[in-house]
Amino acid sequence: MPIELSASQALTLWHDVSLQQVRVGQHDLTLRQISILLHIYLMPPPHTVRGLAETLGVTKPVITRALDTMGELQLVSRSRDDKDRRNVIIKRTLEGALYLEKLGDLIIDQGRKLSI
Amino acid sequence: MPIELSASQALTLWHDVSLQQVRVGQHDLTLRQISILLHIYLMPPPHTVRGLAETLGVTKPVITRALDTMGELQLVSRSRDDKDRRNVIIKRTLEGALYLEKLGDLIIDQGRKLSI
DNA sequence: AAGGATCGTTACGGAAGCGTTTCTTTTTGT
DNA sequence: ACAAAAAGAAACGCTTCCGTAACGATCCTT
Repeated sequence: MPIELSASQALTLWHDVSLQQVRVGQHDLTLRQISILLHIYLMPPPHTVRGLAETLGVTKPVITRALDTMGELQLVSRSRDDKDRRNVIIKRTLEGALYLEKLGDLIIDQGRKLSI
Repeated sequence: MPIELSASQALTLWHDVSLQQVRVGQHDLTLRQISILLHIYLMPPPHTVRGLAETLGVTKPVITRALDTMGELQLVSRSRDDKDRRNVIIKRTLEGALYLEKLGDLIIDQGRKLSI
């Protein structure tokens, strides 16, 4: 069943969640980094640098750098593809799953508070 | 009436909207800038630098810089408060309203596509 | 086996963001 | 009237991101 949002509700939801994200500011990811992270966790694997670059419409170094950053934060991990050792397979981590779980809860909570 | 979202729906919504934002990438605002913009347009005025800094939990120069950037993009405008000329009042613009209207439509569209 | 294509990374110069500190203008309190 | 306080901006050094271009490593084709 689809979610029916009014314009006001849509923007209020975005506002409230963004504000909370800024206020707690635990990791301070950019919009691109969040997109990458969500894509890795929501879309079926395997995920490669090239594939992510195409999906997001950005250059490959952008993906490499984002993975560097999020790798240090333990939100994702990388390993060579044994089938084709040119490829790098991006994998999920426990830390990343927990981070997104918290984000999901935040969105749900803010959505619950919405009234017309 | 509150919006009831499942965890999967919540993250999918965030994913889809973030992805579209990155892909079109017309303005490339940071999460903080988006928060400020939404706050200005959704919360009752007046809005000051100090007030925004407190709301977001950041320092005042962060707000000043964000307003510089978004001012150049015509998304907001600033003017001195005549009542207390130390204050700067942040105002909405047509361009900013259009930008957020598009964002609202995007969220609504993606929400509509969501299924359990 | 060799040349070319593909994949991810690194290097580079530049742009933009950050927090702290300093400064100017304006208001407030005595 | 004058010192202290407050608001916002500017200056500073630092970090991080950006896109382009160049680079090794690996695969594919012949």
